[in-house]
Amino acid sequence: MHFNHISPAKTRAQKEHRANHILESALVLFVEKGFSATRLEDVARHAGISKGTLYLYFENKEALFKRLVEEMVVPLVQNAEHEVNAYQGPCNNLLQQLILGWWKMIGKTSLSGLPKLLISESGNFPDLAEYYVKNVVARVRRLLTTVIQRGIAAGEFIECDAEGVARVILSAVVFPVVLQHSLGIYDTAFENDRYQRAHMELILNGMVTKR
Amino acid sequence: MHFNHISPAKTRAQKEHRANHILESALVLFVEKGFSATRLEDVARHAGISKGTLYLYFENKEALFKRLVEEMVVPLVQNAEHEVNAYQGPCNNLLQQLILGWWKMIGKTSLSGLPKLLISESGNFPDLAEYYVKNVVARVRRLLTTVIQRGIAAGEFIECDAEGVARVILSAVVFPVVLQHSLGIYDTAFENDRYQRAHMELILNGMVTKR
Amino acid sequence: MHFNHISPAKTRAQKEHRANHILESALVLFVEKGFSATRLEDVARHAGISKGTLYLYFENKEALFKRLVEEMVVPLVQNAEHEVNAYQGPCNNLLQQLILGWWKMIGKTSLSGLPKLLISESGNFPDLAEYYVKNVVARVRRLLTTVIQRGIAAGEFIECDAEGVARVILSAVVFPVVLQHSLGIYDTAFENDRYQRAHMELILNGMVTKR
Amino acid sequence: MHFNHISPAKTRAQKEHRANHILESALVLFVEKGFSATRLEDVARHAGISKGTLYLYFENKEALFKRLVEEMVVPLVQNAEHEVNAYQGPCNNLLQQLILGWWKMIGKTSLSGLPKLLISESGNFPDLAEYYVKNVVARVRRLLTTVIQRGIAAGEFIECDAEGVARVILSAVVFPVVLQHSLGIYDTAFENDRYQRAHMELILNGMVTKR
DNA sequence: CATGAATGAGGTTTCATTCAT
DNA sequence: GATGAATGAAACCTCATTCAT
Repeated sequence: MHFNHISPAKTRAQKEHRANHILESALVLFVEKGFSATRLEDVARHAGISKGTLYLYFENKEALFKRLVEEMVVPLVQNAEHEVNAYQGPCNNLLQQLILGWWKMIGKTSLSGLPKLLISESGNFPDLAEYYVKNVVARVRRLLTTVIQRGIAAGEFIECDAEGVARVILSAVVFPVVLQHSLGIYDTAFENDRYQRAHMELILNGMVTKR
Repeated sequence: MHFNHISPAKTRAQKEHRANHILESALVLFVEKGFSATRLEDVARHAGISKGTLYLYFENKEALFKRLVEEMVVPLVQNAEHEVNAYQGPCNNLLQQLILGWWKMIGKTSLSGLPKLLISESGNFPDLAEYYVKNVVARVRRLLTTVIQRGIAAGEFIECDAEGVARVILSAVVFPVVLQHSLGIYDTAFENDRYQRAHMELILNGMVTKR
Repeated sequence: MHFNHISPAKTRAQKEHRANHILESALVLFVEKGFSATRLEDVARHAGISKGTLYLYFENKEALFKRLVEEMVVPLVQNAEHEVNAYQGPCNNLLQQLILGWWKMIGKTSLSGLPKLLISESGNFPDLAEYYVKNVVARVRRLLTTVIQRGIAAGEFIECDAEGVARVILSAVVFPVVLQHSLGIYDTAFENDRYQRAHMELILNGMVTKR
Repeated sequence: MHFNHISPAKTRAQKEHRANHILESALVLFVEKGFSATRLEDVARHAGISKGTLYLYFENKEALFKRLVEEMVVPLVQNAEHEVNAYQGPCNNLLQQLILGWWKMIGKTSLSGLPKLLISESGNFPDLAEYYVKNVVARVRRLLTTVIQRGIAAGEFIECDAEGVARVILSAVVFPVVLQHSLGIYDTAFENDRYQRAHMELILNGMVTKR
């Protein structure tokens, strides 16, 4: 009774933690089966709680999904932006660093399922899709475009359609992660490093033999 | 009712035609909302028939989905393979021709939704995903790899990881089509030709300035 | 096939009929157990249909309830109004006629449960309560007030607070019907005619001995 | 925690007091929403305690409801009975006194919701309804019948159906209180005193003009 | 053949009740 | 004693599938 103020603090942290745990479980299952085909009972079981407990943390199934997207990616985008702003040095290094960062922060973590999930569900959640495009997709693309423009200005890169190139590069970076959570499972394995190496070499030097 | 016995052939053809019509409707809606979230009633309404009639043409919802995938793409892959086998001339032309063909046969038709659909639903239809990977993805990739290897052998392309490069190129070709049917709707428009031009220039010449 | 135009007409009538049948069942159970405590499955069983069928006729439980109220009483009020307007003759006869009509049209039919139901549920359905007050309660009260005022003007009734008296009379008429569907079941029976006779004599002559 | 062993008496009284507080809250909400639609969490919040604490005072939701009815009215009935037995004087005064008492003890206190509540829930709680009819409704009616009979014997009231008249009077007294907690909220206001005056005048003198 | 009313299994959501703190 | 997080039974509601017309 005397130190009651401790309990709510502890509870608050626990509550936060529990909510994150549920979000992780939801992410895994939503990515695997899609939003509609995922039963809340499965999410609960996966999180080790009961069906009813879910509703102590999230208003309903849709709210659970929205929190998933809104709370898990934006911080990472901000990180990348800071990194680019602070960077001094050759742009191809920066480019490579960003791509590696993508794999480290997203591609190899549980977040890697999010792009696939958003692609799958955008038709049913237009608001969320718009939010994601605005706060993630567009920002990342702008970032990459900036880097390329900086490289052109520095004479490091040839004069090219910076945004077009940024889009091409992003496709080649994001798509494998999307496949990883979908058709990739049924395909022959292909080493990630090898893919990344081929990608970097291709975009830096092209494939045509120089005369 | 009176002259039904006269035209079994016509009936057969009509049946085929009707089935295709339903498949088209199903494709549109499955792509938009996903398999699970699409109600058969909506498919029926979209096809201009009644709910019950669907079952005269397809055993059940799942069968409808499977037929969709099995009947609509494989022929196109075969076409591409024939084209490559018959081709004589510089490989970068062939490459460009294949990419243009992709846009013409898939990217700009209703089939363009299929890759998005399969990515979304692979978790719930492993058999189908496997079938698609084996009969479409892997075959197209092999085809592209062959073209690149042919270019290398001809001294037209530099020595590179042919399969790796093929995968990178495919990502950059398929991903925009996937986006078109998902997040793309909520993004700023970007002209397709411009994207393709940036793509071709990038993979042919790279972006680094030649010393 | 030739007389297809019959089928939809027949269907329309059947549909109407079926909907009314469901409303009757819902009325019985809502009156007995209340809205919240009545399970739709019970309504369905009582109506001899399945749970799902309910939803072909009513959007949801609440809509079912609202239709119940909106479609089943207002016509009766209009009837009474016409009757009063058309009446020529002594007002105490008219009064008696109205009270008898109440018993015949409401008190002894399945509609008799509605007042009890609305009293019970008004807290949870304010809109509906307001609708009922406006379109039923207030109109009937106004009607009765008019009759009394007419009687006063004709020298038939003493000068009195017409609206107040109307409210008193209505209480004594409606309350027994409400009890009939609630506590009345557990009370000793009391003949309706006897109640009505006591009521008429009381309001006409009072209970005090004349000097 | 330290001196708990000293004041069991105080604790006993506090417990009693707390229980009554909970009962008051339950009464308010049960009347407003009905038993089924009232959540125990709301009762708890209204009483300023936690959900779990309720169960320290009442076995379950049903027990809470039953105690509500059993403990809050019977004493009032006994009071009225004593009053009638002790009374000496003209019966119309006694009648008026009883009706005024009804308004003072019930109609204007939180108990006024009980009749509405019992009417609403009698279908789901037959035992309770029976108890209430036996210990409240029937006793009050018998009391009123007695008064009327006494008035007739004294030559104060005309020869009439005493029980029938008692029932009519009770309807007109109880119904407004029931309305007050239901449809009344949505109706135009009508002054209570005015209603009571109209009521008394009507039952004493009737509405027909004396020749 | 074609229809769409009917079904009921299965999903989402609520809430009375329990119990560790 | 008091709490409120956790539970799971039971309610509402949806929709794939069937079948009489």
